[in-house]
Amino acid sequence: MKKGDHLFLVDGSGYIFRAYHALPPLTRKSDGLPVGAVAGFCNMLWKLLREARDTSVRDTPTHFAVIFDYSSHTFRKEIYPEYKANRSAPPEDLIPQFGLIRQATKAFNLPCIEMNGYEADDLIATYARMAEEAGAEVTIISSDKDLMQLVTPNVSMYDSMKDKQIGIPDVVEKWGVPPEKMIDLQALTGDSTDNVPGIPGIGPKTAAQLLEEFGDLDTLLARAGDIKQQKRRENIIEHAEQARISRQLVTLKKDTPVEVGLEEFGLEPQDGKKLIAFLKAMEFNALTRRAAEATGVDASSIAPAQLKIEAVAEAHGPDLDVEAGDFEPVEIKSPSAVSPTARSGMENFTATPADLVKSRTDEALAARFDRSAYVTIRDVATLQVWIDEAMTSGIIAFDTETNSPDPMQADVVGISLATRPGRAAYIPINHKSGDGDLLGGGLVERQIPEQEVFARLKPLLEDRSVLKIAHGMKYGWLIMHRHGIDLHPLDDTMLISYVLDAGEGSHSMDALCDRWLGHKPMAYKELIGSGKSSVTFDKVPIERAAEYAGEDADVTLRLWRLLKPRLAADSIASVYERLERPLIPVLARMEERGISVDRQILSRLSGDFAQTAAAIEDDIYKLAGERINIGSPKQMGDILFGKMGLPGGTKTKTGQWSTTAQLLEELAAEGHELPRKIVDWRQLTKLKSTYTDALPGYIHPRTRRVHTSYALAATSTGRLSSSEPNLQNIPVRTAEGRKIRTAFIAEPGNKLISADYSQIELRVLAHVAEIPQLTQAFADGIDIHAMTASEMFGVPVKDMPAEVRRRAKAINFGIIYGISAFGLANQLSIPREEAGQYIRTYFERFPGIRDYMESTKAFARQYGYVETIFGRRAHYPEIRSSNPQHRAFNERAAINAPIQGSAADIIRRAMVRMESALEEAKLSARMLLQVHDELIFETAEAEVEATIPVIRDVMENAAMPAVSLSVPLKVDARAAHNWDEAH
DNA sequence: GTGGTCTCCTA
DNA sequence: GTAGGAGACCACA
Repeated sequence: MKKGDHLFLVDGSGYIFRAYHALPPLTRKSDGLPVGAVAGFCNMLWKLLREARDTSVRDTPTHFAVIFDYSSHTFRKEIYPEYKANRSAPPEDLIPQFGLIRQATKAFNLPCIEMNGYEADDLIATYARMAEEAGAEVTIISSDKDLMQLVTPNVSMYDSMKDKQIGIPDVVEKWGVPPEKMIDLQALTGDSTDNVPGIPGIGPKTAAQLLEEFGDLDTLLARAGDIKQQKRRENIIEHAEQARISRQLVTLKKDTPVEVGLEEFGLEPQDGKKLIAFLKAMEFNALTRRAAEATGVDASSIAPAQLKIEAVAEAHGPDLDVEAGDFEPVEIKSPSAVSPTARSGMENFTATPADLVKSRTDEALAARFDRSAYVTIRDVATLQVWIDEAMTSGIIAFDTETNSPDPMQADVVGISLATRPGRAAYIPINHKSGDGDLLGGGLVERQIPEQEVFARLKPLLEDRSVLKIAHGMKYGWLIMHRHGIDLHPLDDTMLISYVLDAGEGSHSMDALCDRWLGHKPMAYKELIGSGKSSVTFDKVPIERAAEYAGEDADVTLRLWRLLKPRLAADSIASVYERLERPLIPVLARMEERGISVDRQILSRLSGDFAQTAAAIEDDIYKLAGERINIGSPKQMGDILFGKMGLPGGTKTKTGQWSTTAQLLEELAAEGHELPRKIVDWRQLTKLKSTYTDALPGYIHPRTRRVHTSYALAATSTGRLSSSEPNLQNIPVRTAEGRKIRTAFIAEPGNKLISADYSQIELRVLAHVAEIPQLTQAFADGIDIHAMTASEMFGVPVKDMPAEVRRRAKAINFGIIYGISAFGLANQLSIPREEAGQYIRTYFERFPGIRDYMESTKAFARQYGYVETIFGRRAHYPEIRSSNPQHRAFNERAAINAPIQGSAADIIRRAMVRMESALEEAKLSARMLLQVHDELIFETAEAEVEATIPVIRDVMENAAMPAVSLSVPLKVDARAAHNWDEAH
């Protein structure tokens, strides 16, 4: 480097944080990867480099480098351990951008400089000095005041966001001192963001005034006694040493032993292919175009880069090795063979997981578990040490141990924590001595009182800068909420696993631990025993409980370290961020609210059902000629098809007579009396045992309401499931069954509102398969099954026979289910040949549907998964099975999953937005239940009219803005005192 | 007591 | 033909 050269030094790390907060959030269109800061960074580089070729602009670079922080562990920590100790974890949607910005730097063919143990600022200071000594000009691209001490006549700064040059006069104007006194000024004022102490009570104005008067810090400290203001004098004398340490901290190191010399920074020509490959991968279309124009490269001939998206040191602390992944541009041989979307580059994407994931997998498998190392916290002082540790690290995994799997009933027995792999603790709270009398024995000694534990934990668990991690967070959230704690922000390893691997097996902690960490954790059963001899967790000895619970927290933390980076690497972070994580508190509140169920109505119905069933029972014994067990399909089949010799009997796969309702109905239609009676008896006993007898047992003793439990990670498609009790299968089909719904009621003065999507799955099908007739029919609001019938059979929609419409309806459902001639024939009770003919006719009329089904199958075969319109994946690892039946089953499931799953995603989006929408409209409606395409609310009677339009609006627009559907969504909503009338 | 099978309730 | 949960029966331990 020589006189006349001009070195540009970009403060990359500073830029990331500033851009993140200053620029509007932006995500990659195809998958929601957050890229706002990356976009700002690329635009800035583009602008700086474009001007480099523009000779009319004076300040053009000849040399260029982008400088990054390497890790949070630097020599300043040795001087002052608290330095930057207050820094919180970066926001979740910033983390993947650290790595991306390094890759952007490489894509622009610029040196990417970082160095272990030093901050970016020290490298910048060193390079600026070297360049200035060589006679060159330097421009530092940053507006950070920490760098202003470097400004000289030859070194200036440039604020790229405000497009403002910062020279000596600008520093004086802003801070009241010249650049060379900035160090002393900062030593006096300190810096709260970096935890530099300074002197209390002295801000920039006072500091500038003092330096003006005394000249420099040393003189000031030496003559502090001369200061007139008493308080200020005392402060300066008392904190003089603190100011000296602060000066050491803010002084940038100009002699960093840099490994890369200035000669390496000479500006190289742009590598158009590499730059375009990166910009295309980011989906920065405007910039891609401009880059193509400027470099003369045909953008369509370059494949989007297959990026390794990594979180780096700023996000995870000093223990993680950092390397920004590099890539080589790939030219497309026949551009037409590649789909225009960014997903075209996926083939290798799934086959080469990010190095970070690889290294973390290796790390996880190599790690050992040592249960004896876990700490038992039995006093407040120790508890506070762990809380402080978590506050500092910004991350904590926890697990709650209770005496019941029902979070609405459970008492907390203990809480375990983990702050890093292998470092875990257990707080016993309510352990009881097991050998007590019938009352169960007293509280074990030396446990911190429950109230004290929660009071201490509350500030940590509610701190925005500390990420709380649990496996199955909804349970923990509910437990904490019952203790007045609003848990946030949070991560759930079960849901991360679910988003990554739905369809690839269990997401239980034990299974994931075995699969990913190669370790079988202590079994719960081993601890509490089984059957009669089992005990509740509060009877487990604290020593054993600590090992078990500590391990759970430890495992959770390790799984998080391993799985979380895969979200970005697999580019489905937005599914987790928008469809899973925000739903945790929403569902938890729904469960907590419960729904009112009228015990009297159910009890009366039980009596009615029992009476009718008993009468039928007598008839059956007479018809059968013996008192067999009607509830036993085995015995019933022997009577019907053996003893009585009825025709049409088929065997199940275990060789027993099949006695399904459908078969019995057919026999009944032929005039056989017994099958009819059996069907009626089964219906009544089913309603009685599953609903009217079982539901009252779920009424909570305190709330007097029924609280179901929703599973977020139970289905392969993205649907929720409901259990204990399952409120997603309350009868509706028959008049008898519907009576059960009248027992689900609103509180006095309130109404239930039921709002359900009309034909949402067929609408999704019309959208994804792009079927013009379907899209048009939905736009026009026509009866979709009648339209289908009309297209297929040539019958006019007006005065269509019910049977014709019924068949079309069955076919429409069949399509959604991945139709087969066998299944359709079964459904319609017609010959398989006839069903096959229907399907052929359907495909002739709607060829787009066959194309959709074929391409979905092909996609699933190639990648092993399919995707919803929001990017959720459902995996079908066995779709390549050599067993034709098995394979066909997987194909049908793969065809169904994008449709069912997209509908599930839509209602999830509606649910995530619903509470704030109601709140904004100042409405008090509470969301209680979800039944796949229906939401149930309870609200004050007076607000019903105002509430329905708000609910409808949120639901009908739930896909926007992520996806603009080609068909409108329609929601029907009604209010009534009970669920039957509201539906 | 546990687990598999059959049946039936929902979207 | 898709996705679930649950009760009853029954063979096995």
